[in-house]
Amino acid sequence: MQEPTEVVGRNGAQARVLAGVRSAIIEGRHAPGEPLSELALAAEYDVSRTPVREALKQLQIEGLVEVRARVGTFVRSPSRREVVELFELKEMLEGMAARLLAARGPVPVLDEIEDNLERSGRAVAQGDTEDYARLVHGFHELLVVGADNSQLESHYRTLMNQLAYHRLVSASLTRPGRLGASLAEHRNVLELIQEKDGFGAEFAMRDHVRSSERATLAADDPLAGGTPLRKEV
Amino acid sequence: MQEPTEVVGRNGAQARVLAGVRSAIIEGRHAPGEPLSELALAAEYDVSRTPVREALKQLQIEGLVEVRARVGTFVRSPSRREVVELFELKEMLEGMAARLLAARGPVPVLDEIEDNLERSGRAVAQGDTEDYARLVHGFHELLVVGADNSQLESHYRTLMNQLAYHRLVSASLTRPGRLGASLAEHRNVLELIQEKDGFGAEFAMRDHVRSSERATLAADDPLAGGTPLRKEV
DNA sequence: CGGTAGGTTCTTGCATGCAAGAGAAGCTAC
DNA sequence: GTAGCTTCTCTTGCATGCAAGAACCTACCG
Repeated sequence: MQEPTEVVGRNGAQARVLAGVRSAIIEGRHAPGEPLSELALAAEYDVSRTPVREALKQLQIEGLVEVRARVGTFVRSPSRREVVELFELKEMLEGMAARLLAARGPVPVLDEIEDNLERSGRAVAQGDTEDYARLVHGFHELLVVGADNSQLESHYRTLMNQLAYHRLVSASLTRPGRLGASLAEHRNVLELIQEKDGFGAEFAMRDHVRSSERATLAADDPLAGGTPLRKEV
Repeated sequence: MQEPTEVVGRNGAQARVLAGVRSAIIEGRHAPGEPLSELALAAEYDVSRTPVREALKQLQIEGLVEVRARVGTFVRSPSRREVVELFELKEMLEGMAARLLAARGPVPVLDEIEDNLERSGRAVAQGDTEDYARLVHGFHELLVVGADNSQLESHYRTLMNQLAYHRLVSASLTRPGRLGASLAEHRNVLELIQEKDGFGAEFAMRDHVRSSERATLAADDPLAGGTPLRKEV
């Protein structure tokens, strides 16, 4: 997505490594449990161990890797329990976003959401699951950004990175009937926001997140009995 | 609070620096805006710059310090807007905690909360504001821990560190009548939890957080017209 | 053939040296 | 006296070297 020759302003090396490794983990190019040697990453990004260490430290705080002292650094995947906990948080944060957005009144982002839902309708009509998954991601993103609360946005992004959410969602959307139901829920949320019904929007959103969670966990469950999420596609 | 000679298991140096600097910032021993030289901290903790850098990096992610490349590292204090945003998040997270705790049914932590409220009652009767402030902190802590959601707990702690919350609360409790009202709200929340009324508990808690927030911001407002929170005591 | 002890190699944790840049202080010219 | 420029110092960013420890592999013994 980005030109590798792009010059990052201040701390170039560390930021470059951070972005690279993070996206590699989220997109599944590094499998859960896989060891990430500082030395190997340093060679890969053509920098010394120092910026690699700092990038890995940040990823550790974000919950994406686990550093065991004098043993190694490993790609971390949340346990089943953590996934449930993260979904519970996600429900609250997105509900909050819907409520805050409703309270803001008419703002341009509402038009973007409306446009998103129109395109989502076309994707559902054509049965284009992949395109719809992208649009779903966009819908939630617009909602959170539109809430205009940078702290919420920050915590939310950390959460979503841990969940590797888009991969989970893609799986859940393959379930028959889920597409249409999902779209109807989205439309309901937007309607309540436009009516400035903050609490209505919050709870509609929370219900939607719970439904989506159930579909996601159900889609994931039969395949893997134990802990492994983020299976290979 | 801790013996400085205590040996930390794995990465001793960094953990020691991290804990020391973080508590120093939260407790106000480092004023907002104050520069934190890596070299000076290294000398103070008798380590090299490396573990200091890693500790500061973590504090940067937590929002407690700001690192400007090739300029310096400074103690960060949230802007007024950020404080409002953080309170909005706090409201959701604590409401969530109350709901989750109610759903757990009778667990030992409920007895601890009951004990906390009894002692709070005595503190209010005696007008011991300082003791009550500690008990308030304990109440909220018990609630969040009792919710048994480690992700919630983690995000909540980050939040509270950024707010330097206990200092703000102490200020708000000096307002006449706030002590009694606060205690009554706490009792109401516990009652609803004991009745397993999850949503009732959630909203009682959210109301309580909003009241507390209003009292806090009101107590802080007249003193500082602009941005500075965390005034010296 | 199995188990144990030793060594070897890999890992991260920490210390240190160098370089680039920002900012302040002082000097010079007007 | 003041504005502008130069220089100097202090900061963090990055590279590298060393050390401690963990895990694995191997050889040896029962």
